[in-house]
Amino acid sequence: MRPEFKYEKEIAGTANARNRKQEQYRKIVSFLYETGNASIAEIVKHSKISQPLVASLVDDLLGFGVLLDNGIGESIGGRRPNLYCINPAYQYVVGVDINLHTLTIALFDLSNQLIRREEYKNFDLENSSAYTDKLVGKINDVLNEKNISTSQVLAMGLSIPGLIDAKNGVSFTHLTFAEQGLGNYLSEKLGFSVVLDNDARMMALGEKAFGKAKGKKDVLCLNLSNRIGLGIILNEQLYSGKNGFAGEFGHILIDPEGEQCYCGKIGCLETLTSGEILVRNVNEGIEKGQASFLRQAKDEGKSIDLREVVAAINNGDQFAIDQLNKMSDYLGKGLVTLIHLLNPEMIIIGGRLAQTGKYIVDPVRMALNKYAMDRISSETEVVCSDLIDDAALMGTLSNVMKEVLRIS
Amino acid sequence: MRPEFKYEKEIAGTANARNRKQEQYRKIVSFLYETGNASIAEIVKHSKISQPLVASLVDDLLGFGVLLDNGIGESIGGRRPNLYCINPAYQYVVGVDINLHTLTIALFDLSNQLIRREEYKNFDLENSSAYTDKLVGKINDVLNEKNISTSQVLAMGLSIPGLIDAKNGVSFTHLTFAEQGLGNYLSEKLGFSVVLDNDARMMALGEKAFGKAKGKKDVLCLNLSNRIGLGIILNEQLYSGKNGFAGEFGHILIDPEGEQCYCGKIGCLETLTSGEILVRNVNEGIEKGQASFLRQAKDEGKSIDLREVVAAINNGDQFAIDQLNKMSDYLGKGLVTLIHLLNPEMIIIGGRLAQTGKYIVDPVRMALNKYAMDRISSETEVVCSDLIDDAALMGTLSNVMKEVLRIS
DNA sequence: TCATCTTTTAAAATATTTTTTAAAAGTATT
DNA sequence: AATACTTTTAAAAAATATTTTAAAAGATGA
Repeated sequence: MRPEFKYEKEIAGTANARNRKQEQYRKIVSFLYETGNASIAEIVKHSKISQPLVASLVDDLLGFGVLLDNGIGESIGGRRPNLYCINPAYQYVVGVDINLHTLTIALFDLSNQLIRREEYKNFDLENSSAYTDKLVGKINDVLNEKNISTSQVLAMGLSIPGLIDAKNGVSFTHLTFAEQGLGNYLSEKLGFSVVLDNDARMMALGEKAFGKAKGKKDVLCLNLSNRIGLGIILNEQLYSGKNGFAGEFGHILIDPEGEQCYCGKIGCLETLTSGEILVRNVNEGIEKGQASFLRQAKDEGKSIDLREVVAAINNGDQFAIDQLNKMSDYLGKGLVTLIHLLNPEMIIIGGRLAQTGKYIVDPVRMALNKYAMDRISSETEVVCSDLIDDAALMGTLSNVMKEVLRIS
Repeated sequence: MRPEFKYEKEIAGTANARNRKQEQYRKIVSFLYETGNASIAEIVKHSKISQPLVASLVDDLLGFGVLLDNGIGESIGGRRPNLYCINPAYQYVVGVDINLHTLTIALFDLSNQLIRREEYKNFDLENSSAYTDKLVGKINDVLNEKNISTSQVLAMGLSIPGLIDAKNGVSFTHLTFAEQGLGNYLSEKLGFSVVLDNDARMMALGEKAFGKAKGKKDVLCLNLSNRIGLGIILNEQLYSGKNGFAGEFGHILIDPEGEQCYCGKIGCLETLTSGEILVRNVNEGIEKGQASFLRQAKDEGKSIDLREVVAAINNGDQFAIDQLNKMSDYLGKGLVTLIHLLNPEMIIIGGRLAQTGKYIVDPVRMALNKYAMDRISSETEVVCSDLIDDAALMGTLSNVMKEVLRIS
């Protein structure tokens, strides 16, 4: 059950004519979604539909309640134009971000406003209908609370870790129990379409639509938390590879003489760079007597996790910063390979480690200076995400809009 | 001067209507180019233009001489359909492949038939108008010989090594003297449009349109000759990166403890794998007394180059094969990185070393088994190109058709 | 072998879209 | 404040495409 943009009930005429009209409606709505606000004349220019026809289509959409009159704009030398915008409350989009231990549900209106955001910690992911039942319950709670019926939901976007066949809405790693595929399964339970994809890719989409990748053509989005994920945007599009396996950046070869990775191979990037490795190295150092802010917690028998290490770094803990620097050098080596192969405009660092800001960006940049061909690497910006924890969630919204409105 | 698909003289009406008609003509011609042969009914199905209109447009195109009646097709249960095809001799495409020491000029008709192919050895590339004057002369010779006027040339495609801004037709590495950009410069001299791009990318386009990448979505095309080039097809499209630098596969890091590369960095793939390295290693071995078919030539004071090494390998020379095996292992390591990042459907080995066939494919596959995650690498086929020396040339044809007919 | 069913093409009727023309509502300038 | 100039919108006229209907040509099966 893929989402569609349709007003079938309202339109008469033959099949072909209806389709054409639908396409014209979609063009107009999608343009208004992107610009927020436009006059008839601007729509004409963009849509290449004639002015009288645009006027009549906009009229229809006003009648349906899809569009709103948005006052009168500034003139540039003549009659002041009437402006139109999408009715933000005409429909809503549900965004769901499933993580191993945390569930986040968001509700967006058609002006991309976050109406509601609910985060459920210790909502442990398990492969059972019990889990999806709870999930569906939580989603319905959010909708009920805002008094939104299923027919008012344009579609739901879902971000989930692991292997995904996005086209058919099938998850191979988690929630695999549903025979018809996770997307269809949830869709049936919920009563509206569900669009899903892998978390790293959703983060990339989020950055492309609402973050620092906006307007960029070729961007790589790193998800640096306990492990390493990579979402790839090439030629303005999300790239997934033949089977949706693209982006296994954590398992490219960095050190042929290195340790064995959990994947079985020797010297993968993830044996040298990841939140887990950082935490391990910090713990080992402290056990060996290294001075650090984290010593006290350790002495109290608390286990130190990534959250604490990041906090220590941001508090200027020299030892933790040293460990991050070491790690970032390897990360830089890995990124050099990406840059040489893909010549991206920008690399965005996201995930928990992005919260260290300059503490990770600066050593990565240093590593690029050292290991990359300058001609190529000087074309690539390296920045931290500013979407904090919401990149994937925003990505689900963008994914829904892409499907429904076929935004570029 | 970008190529356009136009029959302006023949069409009346207002600007907008003319444009629409042009677009409809283009749709039909492009469909016939791809299928070779189709009935009105098939065009209707594909173009989503109504049957009476398609009939009238095809009529126009027959009148212009663009299309030909191609007899009557097989019925599938009713009246036998009239078939139409592009008039192969309506226009021609010139394809030019510039290499450092060799120039190849080809002439194609609109059915992709190679009408003429001229190869000029020792046609050394130099950055001067003298070179382009000679080039233009050779092209005109070929056209004159076949009695083809400039107006009968749809456009010319050009493949050239080095850095290229394909969009604006500017070459940054070779033939940089022309102020208006190489494409425009040649265009003015020749009297028809010129479309140009980098040689590795043209090889990839050639494979996509006419070689083993046909119908595939994500394919990597290696150009293995003296150096290493990589042409990348992702989501069915050629990928160039932000500045057209994408595909610097030869300079990804393989061995942090390795030799210094000519690019300045340590341990690049090209310090371990390339035609040059293979030739060097073979020569060194023979100097040290290694038995080989190549010993005789060496003793006679002839310098052994890549062509000879490839021949020796194909004759079963054990030493040369050993050296190739060693090299292929490194190449495999590099390809693992590509596979993990991009999850391609297929990797095509082209260039001079592709002529060793199984001698290179088998050890590369072995290396993939060893170094790559099976789940991902088992999805990727590794094959040798079967376009021999013409991949880039065929790519220029495809590039022209892409520009003019906007083939998928 | 004839009647029925398909598919393809053509022509007439209908519907839609665009172009043209003009009016309305502003701005800028003298 | 009046005039000239723009831009935006609306309505009528013209052009264009689509649907419907029908005819032509061949396939299939009793």
